[in-house]
Amino acid sequence: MALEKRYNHKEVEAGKYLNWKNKGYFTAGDKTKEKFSIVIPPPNVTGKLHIGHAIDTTIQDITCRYKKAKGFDVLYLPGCDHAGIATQAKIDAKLKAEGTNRYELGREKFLKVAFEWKKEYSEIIHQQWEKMGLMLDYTRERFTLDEGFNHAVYTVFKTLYDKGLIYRGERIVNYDPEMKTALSNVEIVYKEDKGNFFYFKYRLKEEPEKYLEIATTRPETMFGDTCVVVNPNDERYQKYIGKTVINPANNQEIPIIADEYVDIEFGTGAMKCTPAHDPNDFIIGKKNNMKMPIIMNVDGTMADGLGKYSKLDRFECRKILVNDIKEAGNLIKIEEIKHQVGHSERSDAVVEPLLSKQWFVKMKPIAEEVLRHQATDDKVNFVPKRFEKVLIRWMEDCEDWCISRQLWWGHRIPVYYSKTTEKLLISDKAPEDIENWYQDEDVFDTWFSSALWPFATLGWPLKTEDYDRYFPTNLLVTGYDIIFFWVARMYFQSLNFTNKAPFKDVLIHGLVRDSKGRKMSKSLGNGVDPIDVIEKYGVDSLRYFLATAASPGMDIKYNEEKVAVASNYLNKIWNSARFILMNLPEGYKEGKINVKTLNELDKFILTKLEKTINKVTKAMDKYDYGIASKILYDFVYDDFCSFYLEMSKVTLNDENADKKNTYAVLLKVLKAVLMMIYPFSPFITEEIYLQLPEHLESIMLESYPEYEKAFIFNDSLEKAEVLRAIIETIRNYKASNDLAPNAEVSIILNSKLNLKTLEAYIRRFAFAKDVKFDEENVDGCISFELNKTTLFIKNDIDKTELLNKLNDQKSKLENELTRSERMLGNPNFVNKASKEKVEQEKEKYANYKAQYEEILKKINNL
RNA sequence: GGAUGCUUAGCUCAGUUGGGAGAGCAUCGCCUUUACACGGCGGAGGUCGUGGGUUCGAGUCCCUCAGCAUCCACCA
Repeated sequence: MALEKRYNHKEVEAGKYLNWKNKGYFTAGDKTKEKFSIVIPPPNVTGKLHIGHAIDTTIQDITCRYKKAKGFDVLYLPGCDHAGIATQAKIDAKLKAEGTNRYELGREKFLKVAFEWKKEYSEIIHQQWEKMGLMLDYTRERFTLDEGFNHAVYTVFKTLYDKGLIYRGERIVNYDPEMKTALSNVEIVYKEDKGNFFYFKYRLKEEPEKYLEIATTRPETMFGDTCVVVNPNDERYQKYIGKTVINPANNQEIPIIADEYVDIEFGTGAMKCTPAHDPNDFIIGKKNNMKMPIIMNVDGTMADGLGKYSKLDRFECRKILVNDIKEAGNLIKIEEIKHQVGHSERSDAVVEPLLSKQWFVKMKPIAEEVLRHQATDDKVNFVPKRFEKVLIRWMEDCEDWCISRQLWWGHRIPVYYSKTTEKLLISDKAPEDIENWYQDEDVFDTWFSSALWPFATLGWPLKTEDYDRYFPTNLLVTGYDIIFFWVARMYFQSLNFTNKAPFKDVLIHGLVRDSKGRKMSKSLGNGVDPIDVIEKYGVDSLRYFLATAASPGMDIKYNEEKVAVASNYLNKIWNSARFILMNLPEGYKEGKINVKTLNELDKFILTKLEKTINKVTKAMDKYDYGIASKILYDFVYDDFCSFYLEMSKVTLNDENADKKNTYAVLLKVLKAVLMMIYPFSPFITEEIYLQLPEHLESIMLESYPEYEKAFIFNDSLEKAEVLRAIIETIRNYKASNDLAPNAEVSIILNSKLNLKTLEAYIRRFAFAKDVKFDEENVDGCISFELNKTTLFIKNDIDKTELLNKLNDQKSKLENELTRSERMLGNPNFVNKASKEKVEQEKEKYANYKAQYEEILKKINNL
């Protein structure tokens, strides 16, 4: 006896993954089969994986294992992302803790540290993939900074530049003063902060007693004011247009100009314009050809030339400046407000809009191409569908993408500037006369390289076998939170460079939240470590939970109870296998099912099994893993364990019975159940599979069960369902009459079906000492109407209780009859509903009517 | 301000084209039946957020309102 009473996840999981990996089961390449390819969303090498990765990779792995079992050549391609800003933030913090920083170290040494860091965390990530059981093809593993990838990034940059889709320009960008780098729009997180609205007097130069009231939330930028702007249609201010005011921050004279951009209704209707420090002001400044003084350094301190304010931190400067203006009598009031303030996603620093020279991707033509493609039949199919709108909306109004970052960890921008002329050179190698050039100091935005992931990992721009075979990929699985970060960018880069969408389907899943529905975060300390869950319940249970706890695209709340439920379910399967294996004779060899000699119950379970296979397969093909698992769950508990296994004991315990078919059926059903649960929970199923009398080297080589019409026996199904109803009715009768479950009863069965073949089952499970068929004398019996069958139970209960029961049934039937009469009496229903429906209803009615009359008779008899 | 989603049993959530409301947990009763007491058997519990509409028929389709959540844009 190999299986223990309770399945032990640690023993079951031990050693299996390495065995699979070493045997090469994860390696794609069988060209006789149709391919199915999927790339892992490369995790950042910043730390260990969290439960978000766990749900993402679980869904991917379920899909891959299912497809492999269905006969596909599956490629599940692994890899990591260098994650420029995220990783550099961590390394910077580490250096700081060691009392140094990247500038002290210098670029070369910093990169050495960074690569060591990458090595360390990539090892952790590998261990976690192993724990999760992912069938990743490690022979094809990639990293976004490996050599081939660098070449891909270079090729993309050069090509886009040559096409005029990349340009270098001075624009307002979102600047992170902590990381000292530019950011793209999507790397900003807006949070509601308390702030102040400061109202100042901008006095007229000619008439200092008069002033314009100007409000700002960022007074420190006033050093960069170049004018005051009012709407030309604003009657209050028309007379001031063209006059000069004094900037209360630095007493400079600045003009009042008119621009329709200003909203008359908003605030005081007059605004200061600081073109180098605000995106809207920048537009006005550019339109009016203004100077654009930069008054802040990239680290958030005030620029030189501002007297005592220079070198002050921006927030410190704000305080002092406001106080100084107040003392000069130019502060009107301070209003407390709540407003949304942009923070850097990585460093959490308040983002500063800053004029600077950066590289940009021109988004408009690119976005249009995506929108055009998405309107064709080749479009990317989003599951659930509604997430397509998220992509489209973003594509419709996206701004140019700032791709340069003032960081060191990443792909260095392959541009050399001439020291003497305006010329620039794009090359992935240093020019021979390097003394005349200097290289761009910046690196690319991480997403600039991750956008190439689905094709660069397969060898592009080289013409490789893998690229030809596995691109475009079939599926991308990811959370809705990174649709625009990543999905959109892969889409347009792929269209640009391969003329194809990078994937056929995109399966979007939700976020895993804590048990109260809050986002998991470090600051709340409410994160769930998947490794802890695996330790306690096993990875099979965790995977089952993650894949089935929600419908597609919906967030799930982490619920330990449900993980435990999954574990109990797996234990149920474990024990059903144990039961079957312990009943097989010594040295049993798998036999064939002889359809001619199958008994009714065998036919029943085979029929149910085939129907289940059919439904489960359909759901799996639609990535409806919640539905697929639910169908299987119901089959396993209700049909297989609670009913068929119990019934099979009749045959198994009968010394004279021919058990060949039952053995074969038990094994067939068990194997099919194992295969259907296997993609969700591969370890326990492998363990059981290898105990079967006949098996391949691993469940990973086994095929998914196919629907076989030859095993559909609807007659037996009907009879078995009646049998189930008989047993349930008798049990129910006993329970509601305070009879022990094993109290013996005598019954009579009058049926249009031939139930005699089921007598043994009835005797055993209803504890019926006396079973008679088709008896006319039913005196003293209570009757129950079942499908085509009347069940009579010899009643020993006193009459009043019996009468109550009969009256109960009578009123239920009366309700049914009125309902049915109303329907059938409704000409609309009779004429418009489908014929089948009407027929069904008529049949029901006749049935109810007959039952009703029976009951009336009995009540009268009493 | 714009968009999307959610509202179903005490709790957490399923419910695939409209054809008599489901699961798990919790709860109540019974059961030492040799696969499983992390089990088995049986029960109780819902006017499917509000108000309308379409339909013979609506948890399911359309409109209204309310509450909650998320995303986007946020304005000096």
